[in-house]
Amino acid sequence: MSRIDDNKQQKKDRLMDAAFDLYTSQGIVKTTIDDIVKRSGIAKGTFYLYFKDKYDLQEKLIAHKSKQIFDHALSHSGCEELATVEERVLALVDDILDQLKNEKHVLRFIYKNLSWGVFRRAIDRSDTDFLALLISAINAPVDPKTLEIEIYTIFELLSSTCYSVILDDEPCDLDTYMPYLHRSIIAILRSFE
Amino acid sequence: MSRIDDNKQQKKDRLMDAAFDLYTSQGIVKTTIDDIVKRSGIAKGTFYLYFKDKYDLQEKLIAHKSKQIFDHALSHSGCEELATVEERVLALVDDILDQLKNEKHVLRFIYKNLSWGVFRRAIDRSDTDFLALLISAINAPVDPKTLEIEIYTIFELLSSTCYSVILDDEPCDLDTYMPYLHRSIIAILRSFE
Amino acid sequence: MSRIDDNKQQKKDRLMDAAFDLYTSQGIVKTTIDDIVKRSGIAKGTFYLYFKDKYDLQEKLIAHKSKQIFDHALSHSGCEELATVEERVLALVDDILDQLKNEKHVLRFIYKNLSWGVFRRAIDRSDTDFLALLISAINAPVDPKTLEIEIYTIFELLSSTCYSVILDDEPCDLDTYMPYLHRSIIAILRSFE
Amino acid sequence: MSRIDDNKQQKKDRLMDAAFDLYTSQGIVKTTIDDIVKRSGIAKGTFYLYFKDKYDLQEKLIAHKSKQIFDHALSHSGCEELATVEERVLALVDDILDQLKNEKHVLRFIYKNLSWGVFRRAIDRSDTDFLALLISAINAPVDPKTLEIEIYTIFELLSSTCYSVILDDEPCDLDTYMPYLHRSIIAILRSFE
DNA sequence: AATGAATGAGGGTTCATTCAT
DNA sequence: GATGAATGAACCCTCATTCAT
Repeated sequence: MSRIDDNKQQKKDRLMDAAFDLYTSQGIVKTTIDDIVKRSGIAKGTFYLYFKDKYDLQEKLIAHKSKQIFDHALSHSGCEELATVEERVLALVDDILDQLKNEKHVLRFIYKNLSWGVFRRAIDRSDTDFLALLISAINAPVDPKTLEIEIYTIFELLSSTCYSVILDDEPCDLDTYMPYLHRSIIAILRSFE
Repeated sequence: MSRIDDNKQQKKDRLMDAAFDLYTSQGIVKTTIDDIVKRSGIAKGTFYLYFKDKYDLQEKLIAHKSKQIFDHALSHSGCEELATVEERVLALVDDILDQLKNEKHVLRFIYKNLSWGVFRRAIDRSDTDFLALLISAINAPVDPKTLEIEIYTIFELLSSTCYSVILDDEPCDLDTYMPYLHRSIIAILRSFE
Repeated sequence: MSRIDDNKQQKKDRLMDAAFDLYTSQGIVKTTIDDIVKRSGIAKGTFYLYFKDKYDLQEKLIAHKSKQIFDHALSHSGCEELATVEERVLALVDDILDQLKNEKHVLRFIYKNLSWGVFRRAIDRSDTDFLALLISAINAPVDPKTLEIEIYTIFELLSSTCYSVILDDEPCDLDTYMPYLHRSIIAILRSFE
Repeated sequence: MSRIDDNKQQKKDRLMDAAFDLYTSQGIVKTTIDDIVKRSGIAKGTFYLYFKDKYDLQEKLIAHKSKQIFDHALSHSGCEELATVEERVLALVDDILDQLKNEKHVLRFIYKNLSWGVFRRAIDRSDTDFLALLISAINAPVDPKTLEIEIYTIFELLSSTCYSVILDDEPCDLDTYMPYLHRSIIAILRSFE
């Protein structure tokens, strides 16, 4: 039983890996299911055992990759040991920026497809509630609903501005932009107090 | 001559209008050139006299619609008569929000496809330099490059946050979000001083 | 042993029942083996233990359902107690019409697929020889070969005319058609004397 | 214009001819659209300009071929010069039998798919009303509705019985069956008087 | 005997593009 | 310039069949 289930999960993973490579290198529109199964070495019919179509796979990939990024930020930013809310938020932001800077294809893939709704849905279906983790990580003395709005505002600013900056150096490069971004985030944080 | 040129422009417009309706109602991926020519009542071969393919038409539509929005904001927000930078920026922001709130399909169409780069390119090719107009409309006492970064930050925050808020009421509805957005923008403005 | 055989027969029956429902509701062309095994709750591989393909199953179903109809007519029409050949034939005809009228899906399923050849083959393979039973039930004083032709003529007329009449009320409804059919059958019977 | 329309009709005809050959030689289920376009030397996409799918083409073919048969019978049976109703009907019947005997593939193709409803629909859409022609050709002194039922009965008997007889010599060959059929038809005709 | 995941050939359908009119 | 019938490569998806468990 476990052997069969392992095999199934492995097939799914191989399809997702192959699709991610193709989506990020040539775009989803130009990627065909044939491309995906050929690259993963899996039969075409098998694709349809696990995904409805290439957009279904895309949604699952977006949720998966987003989760990884927040997961990494929460566990590697060292935010837990920091004293102030501002320090903790900036630590998270910097970790995320660092990941995206080094994996531009992930940024390009996720950003245009990630909305708060998709993110919330991904969170809801996952075993760990990242929003709750984020809220507790930030640990600000405000009510949860306001905190969600605050987080929303900051992370939308972060993801939308870093897109052009990291990928196109527009309107300036990341190093130039960082101080402005930090100051803007701190300003937003203080405006919520 | 002018009569012929008019006729040509009219054909182009009809194709763009039809395409916009289809792109916003069923998405660009599911829209075919056949759909577009059928809806506009123009022969299929004619499409290729004006556009390379449906993505070419899309780019032109995005630039066109974005221009309209900024155009409207600059001329209808009354920002010119306002005294402070903050007032002028908020007037522009409110006018844009108002337009997007009332034309959700425009928001859905533009947002996912609009990056600062595309916007800059659209501006560069257009007869009026909106960035210059914006800069002069805001009329803040800082150097142009910093002002561009400031505008970039604010308008990315504006467009990215209003997407989920207007279209999905996530994480809250627009009326609830407005005060937070105003305060965040003012905070960013002040952080740039 | 009998327990195992029972189990096998039960599986076969469940497959046939499921197939009949699907064949009659959506047609055989659109019915897949997957549909059949899913509906019957039996594994796909098991299908091939009992049937070569869906057409093999179809043939077996046609023979089975046709047999049931003649079986019912012979045992429920009361033809055995009737005095004349004409009365006995009409009793059989009326019983068959009654069954088909109440089970239109059976009519639709059988008719298009039933030819005298298929019927003869079904009879030959079955344990009871319905043609012999029919002949003895009708009990007309003519030689067997002529009687078979007579039966053939009458039952082809019956089945082909009742198809449109029962399923589409074309060219008229069954109640209107019955007197004409009775008179035609009696006329044919007398023409064979 | 006429040149283009001619070309269109010719394409449609070539597709129908190729399909008829394939349907009658290997059956409709085993015939693919690819087979049809390959045999007719027409591009695959063109098929879909004229037919929805292979079953749509089949329906059109059945109507077409049925029309041809009745058309031939009406114009070649010489029924118009005959004195009695019985003679005229038998002349039509014999002409039809003669055609079907010599074109078994037409019989096999048409019979299982032809119902009175399909035939009526084909008639309704055609420019000539064959039913009216038949009725006037038979020219019996009864009211039209009854005459339609009479015609229906006789032609259903004809088509259903001749199927097994011509194609399989079941329950006997055509020469043997003819006298029985003639007598049955005359008997039915008289039963309607 | 029974299972059902995996296969991949094969069929249906679409649709961007061309080109004769 | 404008047309729209024709094209056929390309893609999606199905589903009968197999076979390791």
